[in-house]
Amino acid sequence: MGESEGSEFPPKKQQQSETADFPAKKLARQLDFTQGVLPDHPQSQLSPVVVTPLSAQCQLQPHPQPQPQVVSILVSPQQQTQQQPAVRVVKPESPKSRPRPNAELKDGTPKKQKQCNCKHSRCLKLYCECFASGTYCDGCNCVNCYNNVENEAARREAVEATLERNPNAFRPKIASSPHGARDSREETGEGLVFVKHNKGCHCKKSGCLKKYCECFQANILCSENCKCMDCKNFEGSEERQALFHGDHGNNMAYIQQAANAAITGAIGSSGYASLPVSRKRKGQELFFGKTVNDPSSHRLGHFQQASHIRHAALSSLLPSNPVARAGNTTTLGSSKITYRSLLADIIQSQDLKELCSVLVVLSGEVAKTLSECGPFA
DNA sequence: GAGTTTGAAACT
DNA sequence: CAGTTTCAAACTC
Repeated sequence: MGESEGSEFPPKKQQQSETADFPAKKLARQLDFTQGVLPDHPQSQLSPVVVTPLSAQCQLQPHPQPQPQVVSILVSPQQQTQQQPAVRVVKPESPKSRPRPNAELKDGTPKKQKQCNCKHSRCLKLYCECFASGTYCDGCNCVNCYNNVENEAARREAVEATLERNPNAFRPKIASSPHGARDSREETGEGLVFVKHNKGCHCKKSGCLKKYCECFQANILCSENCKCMDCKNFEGSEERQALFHGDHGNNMAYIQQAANAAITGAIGSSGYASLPVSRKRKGQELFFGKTVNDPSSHRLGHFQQASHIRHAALSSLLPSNPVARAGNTTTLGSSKITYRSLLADIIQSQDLKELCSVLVVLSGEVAKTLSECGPFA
């Protein structure tokens, strides 16, 4: 389309001298750096960092934050009263808050805060990991960065614009399920946290087994929220287990190779975009007499998957649970692989008891913390 | 390190 | 809301 310079770009951006070298295109919802409040909320008296009836430990830390991150973002009073009484966003280890490989030591130990490499977004869009996570850029490799204290006004505008598009933009994508809705689980070194992606992913080609997939990146299973195609990121998935199970568990090269093999094989055998669900779930859908292209079938598949996830997640806590194995071997059909919990070789019954105790205590602590920080669900 | 692929975000 | 474009991370070579 014709992107004649100057015509569609609001002249008001001239206020910021650094914008001179910013690509004068796109950004149809261009930020107005000259104003401090949203037009929609002229009454809002927003301070640069609005925060939130939060307790002391919930204060904004521009950079860096320990995890869980505590992020404050701008919201209008209207939004505050509507659905986000507390603007604070406690991020679990969301995909975009985890240190990337280049931010780690060779042994995988996180060394420093993630650093973005934005070039065209001024770090004022959700493309920017720093901005998305509610933090200022600090030591990043970005170009023409506005996500810093010096450009707080612009940043504030961007936050408002982003919130205008999506009031949940700065809320954690990966949410735990504190009310018992255990749709997935995050396998951490410390234990299991039942979480799922709020919006769900929309992956098409990655099989949800690469870090392109936000669910996979967050180390969680895809859920009924996802609209992904040919998903292999579900409990009991052969391909997924190939990534995490066995002696190759720490071999990233093997993991990636296995993922590629799984993805390539899936595409090669069933064709790209053939099925929105995996072979396992295809079998389930056939069992239910649903057609693949039926959108409701897709949803059903995910719903069934989610149900399976819940079952399997709980089953995984019981390494020798015969139901878990029988169920999976059945659904896997002709597969020679017998499903075993990923933790089967790790957790002993005594460990399980201890784990349950820890979880009980932890849930109490979480509930306490949530009550202190205010509701944000 | 350059180029490609991928999918979320932004935009139309 | 669906389709397209933009963007930056992930990935490959």
